[in-house]
Order: sequence, then C-alpha cells, then structure tokens
Amino acid sequence: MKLYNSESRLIEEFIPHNKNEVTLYTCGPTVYHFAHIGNLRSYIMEDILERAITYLGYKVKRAMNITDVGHLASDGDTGEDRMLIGAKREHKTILEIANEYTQAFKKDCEALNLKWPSIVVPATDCIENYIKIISKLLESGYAYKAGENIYFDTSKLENYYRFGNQTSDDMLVGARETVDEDKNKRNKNDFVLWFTKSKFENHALKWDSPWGVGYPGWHIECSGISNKYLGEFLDIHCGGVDNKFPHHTNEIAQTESYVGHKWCNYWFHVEHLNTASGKMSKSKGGFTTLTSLVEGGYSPMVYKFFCLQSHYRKPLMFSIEGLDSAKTAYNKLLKRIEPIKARDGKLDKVIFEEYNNNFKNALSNDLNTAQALTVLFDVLKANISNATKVELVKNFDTVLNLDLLKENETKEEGSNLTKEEIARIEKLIKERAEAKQNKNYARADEIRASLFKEGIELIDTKEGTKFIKK
RNA sequence: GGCGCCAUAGCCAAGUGGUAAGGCAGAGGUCUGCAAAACCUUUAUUCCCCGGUUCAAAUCCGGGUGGUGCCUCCA
Repeated sequence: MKLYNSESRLIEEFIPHNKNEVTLYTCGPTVYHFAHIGNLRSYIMEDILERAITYLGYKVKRAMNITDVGHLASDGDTGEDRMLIGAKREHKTILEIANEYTQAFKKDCEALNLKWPSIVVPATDCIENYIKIISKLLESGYAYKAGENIYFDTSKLENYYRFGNQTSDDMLVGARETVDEDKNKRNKNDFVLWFTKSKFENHALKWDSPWGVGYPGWHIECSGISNKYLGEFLDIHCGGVDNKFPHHTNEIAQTESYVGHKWCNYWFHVEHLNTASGKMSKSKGGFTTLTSLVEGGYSPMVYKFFCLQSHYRKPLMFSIEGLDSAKTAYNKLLKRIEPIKARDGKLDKVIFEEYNNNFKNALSNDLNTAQALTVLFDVLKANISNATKVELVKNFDTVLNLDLLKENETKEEGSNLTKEEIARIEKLIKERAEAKQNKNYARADEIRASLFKEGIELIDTKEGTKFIKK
C-alpha cells in the first residue's frame, strides 16, 4: 500500500513497524459542541483508511481520544477551556457537556457507518500517564517550570518543525490577534504541559500533581493515550490538516523526547471541507451538522458518498449543488444494484479477482476513493453474471460501508399511509388504467396530477403502476 | 512576513512521462398516449499562465498567477 506521509511530503510504501498489527491513532473530537460535517469528513476518511488497511490483509489496532479537558480557547493569560465555555453556554456541568456531545458524536458515526475505534479514551481517564510523561521530561531537561506551569522547552530539540521547513524566526507570535504572548515561555514555541495557574480556580476538573493542583495541556493527552494503549511505536497518526501545527508538532516533540526514538512513521492528514467563504469551523459558527443535513433531505450515506468522490488530500468544496449531484448519483447506484441482488448466474472467480484487484489497487494508491467508486461503477456496467457482481459489491462495501446491499425500507406502499388511504390510491390507479385503456388520457393525467399534489407520485413500470409517497 | 496544500469540461473529480477515467448536469435516441423512471449513445485537440528538459509533459524542472490552510481555538 502506498500512502502519502505529510512528514516527508512524499508518497511512500507503507511498512508497519510490526507486520502482524498496524497501530493507528486518531485525534478525536473536543466534545464541547456538535461535530460539523467538516469534522466528519476527517472521520469518514480515517474510517476508510482503517477498513482499507484491513481489507488489504493487515490487522489494525486503533485508538482515539475524546478531548474533554485542557483544550484552551487560547493560550497565555486569556485562555479558557473550551469545555468550560460549552458548559457555561448551556448552563451545565463539564461532565454533562462532555457526555452529551460524546453521545452525539457517536450517533453521527453510527449514522455514517463508521467503525467506533476499539479503544476510545476520554482525556480525563489518563491523568496519571500525563504526569508520568511530564515527570520524565522534567528530569531529562526537556521541560521546565515557569510561573506556575510546566512548559516543554522546544529549544532542546534539533528538529522541532516536522511538517514544513519553518524556522523559529519565521513564526510570528500572535499571528492571530486574539493571542497574547505568554511571558513565562523561554522560547516562543514552548507549550504548556501542565497548568496550575490560580486563574483557573473556577475550573471544575482539576487533579493533584507533583507540581500542584491543575490540569493537563491539550497536546499531552494524545501522547499519553497513544503511548498507553499503542506503545512506543506508532504506525499511522491521523488528523485534520489544521493540527499539523502546533498540535502534532508538539505531540512529536513530547513523545519522542519521552520514548527516546522516532515515534510515528506515517502522518495522515485530511484536508478541509470548505465553503465559499473558507473552511467550515466550529468557532466561526454557522456550521452544518449531519442532523441538519438529514433534516434537509440528505441521508448520511449521501454525504459519505459526496466525500468519497473526492480525495482526502484535496480541499473539498461543499455546496448544495454538489450534494444534490451526490444524492442523485447515490440513489441511481442503489437502483442499479437492486436487480442484481437476485444473484442469478454463476460466480466467476477469475473475473471477481480481476475487479477486486482493481478495487484494491485504488485503495492502495494513497486511498484513492474516487477511483474505488469508479471500479464499483465498472462492475455494475460490466457484462458479467449478477452473482459475480453481488459478490464484488458486497466485498467493496465492507470498506465503503455505503449500505449498498441493505434492503431498502420500502418506499412503495407508503410507510405511513393508512390501509384506507392505500385502498383509495389503488382504486384511483385502477381507474387511471381503465381511462388509459379507453384512451381517456385527460382523465388519466388528472388522476396522476391530483395524487402528485398530495405528494404521491405514480410510476408506470412493465409490471404495472407503482406509487411513491414523498 | 514565513511555511504548507491545491488548480483538469457547466459542476464534482481520477490521472504522477506515452497521447484526457468516472459521477452529476446537458444533448440525441429506445421505451411511453404523454410524462416520469430505466436503458443506450454523446459531450475537454486539451489540463491556470510563461519558459525549460524530453522523441514524447496534465504529469518532471524553473518562474509567475489565483484559491486555501497553518504560524498557540479548530478535523
């Protein structure tokens, strides 16, 4: 399998550290608000990554954090924890907020058929690990105490920047206006490992530590959790591109200083979902959630299909037009799959392998999902037996999970229509058929139009007239 | 100011040195009383621009232009 590694900025052959088991770490959500569909794009692509690796024959061990503490709205003296902001907004406790939005996130993942990683850990569950790591960093001189916080000393590293050729001189402190300079730092990129500052007294979640009562910095949680559950070597670390700096850069700094060797070999960064005005962002407000999409008539599968048509390493432009196009394409796809479910004909193993290899090659090529979907369309178009087609679709869908073979909840016969209504509609259909036979097309069209007004669409097929309730 | 990523038809998008996949929309057709649906056919002499390397460039190199992201809130 070939994967783009954003550390080397090259497409590389993927070679796991331990060939029997691939370790995968995903930066999870900060659960202070609903995930928006841009966040979900990352999780969709990371799920495909896990399943693709599995499909190609590896065993995967995957961990994800749930950030429920330590994620500051800004650093320095003005910082407030994002969780605390969420709690204030909704007049709830941090724990309630964390719980509520973790559940909401889980529901979104289920709706999108995303596999919940086998290890999912709230940041607040691993405090003793962070303390262990920070203690060692202090001992070995990578960290220092200043003010009342513990900082990581970035000047101790030869190679701090990993995702580009920046130098410390290039970096502007406070490129964003809201950022205040923290005078306690020895170097401008130093970051907090542990907060004990008195101004956080109203912070609900605090733990005792060798440096006083306080709470962990944002970056340490991922290092702590991945270290505890996945060990000293990590194969692939996933996340959104915006996390390259500072979050992932700092994770590498801490972890490698702690374990004493190269830590993670492949960095998988998913590009953003953009709107006409730039990236979709929680802090900007006005973001789109999966729920609001569903309310607008777009199923989670439509959104997933929309994402899979694009490559994870390309910014994706979100528009209703684009989503409509995905919706039509997805529904057409299901309709084309419907008749092959009968599985008639013989399964041709040679042909199966041919298309299956095409599919695997697409995935192996830096997770080319657009190409993988093309293979799916090729299968449906091909002049091969339905039995072979179904088998291919079934296998492909273990990676894509687009509900391709799921039995459609029959829209016909109108799910929420009463028996009387159905009888009435059937009677009208019969009347229309008779009118057509007598070439009374005016009456036939009148029946069709009046039912259409009620939201019932008639469709003439070879087997007779069917209706769909909208 | 610095560091990345991206640029292919009306829209989305694949392609990573050998002569432009696929999807949506559009056009034409089959079917139909007409529709709808379905199916078939068709749609880029050219890949942001200017140079260069090569027998050969959307693909490699150099220089621009535009969009976007990060530089202590983000997936």
